[in-house]
Amino acid sequence: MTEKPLLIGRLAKLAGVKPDTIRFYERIGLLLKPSRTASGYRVYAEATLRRVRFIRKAQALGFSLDEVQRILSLHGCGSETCRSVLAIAEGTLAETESKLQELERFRDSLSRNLARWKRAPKRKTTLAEFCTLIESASG
Amino acid sequence: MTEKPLLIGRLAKLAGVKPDTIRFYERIGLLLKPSRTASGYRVYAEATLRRVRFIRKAQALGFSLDEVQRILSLHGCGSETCRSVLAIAEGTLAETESKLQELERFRDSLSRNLARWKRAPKRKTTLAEFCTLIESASG
DNA sequence: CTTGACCTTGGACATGGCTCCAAGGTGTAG
DNA sequence: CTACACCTTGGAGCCATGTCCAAGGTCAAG
Repeated sequence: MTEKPLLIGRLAKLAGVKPDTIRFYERIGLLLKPSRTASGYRVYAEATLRRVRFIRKAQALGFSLDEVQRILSLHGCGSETCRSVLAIAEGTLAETESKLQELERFRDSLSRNLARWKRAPKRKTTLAEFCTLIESASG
Repeated sequence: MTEKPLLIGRLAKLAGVKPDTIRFYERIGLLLKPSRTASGYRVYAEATLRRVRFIRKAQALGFSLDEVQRILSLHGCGSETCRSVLAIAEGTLAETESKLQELERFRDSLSRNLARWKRAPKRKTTLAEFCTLIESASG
């Protein structure tokens, strides 16, 4: 008895997106064209679910679909490709690090200011202090 | 002798954006309507430069213009507003923390895998391992 | 007074990333 | 056999975030 096939609707639901989104990803080449049933329904492998989830996660982390595509476009793996895997991974790592640092600085000044406001909830200067936060985060 | 006025072109250049972007921000209410010269040129205060820089920084950190607007929309500061400053700031902080954590997890698994690949540059399993990275980052 | 760099406006266009729609085929439960 | 939920396609529409354009006004330098 064969498993019941993973069709687009179930895939979408499992991945937390809409079927249209899956088709859209296929159109732009982010997902490979899946096999089809005799009647033309798309049938997906488990791996596709992981892939879609990864795409969404990467997006949430601030990567564009283009960047995700670069990261994921690693088919066939000669030593040439291995080098490029490493290059892409290293580039991604560097980007990630720098995003991380900025985000940390922002969080720190935000949380410092928040603590200060809570200790001394002055009515009058809050706006000015918020501006200070803004500036400090923008430094 | 009055300072020479900060017009849109100079503001834009100083902030690293185009004049059109400044006008766009004004249209959507992200910047207040500036004063004008007799002939209708927009004249900006220094503070606007800081504000634009903040907007860009916040965007780079992954906040949408809508979110930036919520953060910045704090005019008038009665105690009511103070509470909302705190609420917004706390919300922003929470969002930032969670972004930060995801990004950290991603960076960590990326860098672990990178190190592993470098130590043992096998030809055959790289793609599979990359998939593993993907999955681990997606967990 | 001319030239050239700047400014104004309203509106069109672009890109990324979906999201929806209409018209129709498929498949299964009752 | 009928209902109903699901699938197909191509194409249109939508939101965010700009970006460009044309026609015209302003202003300082030469």
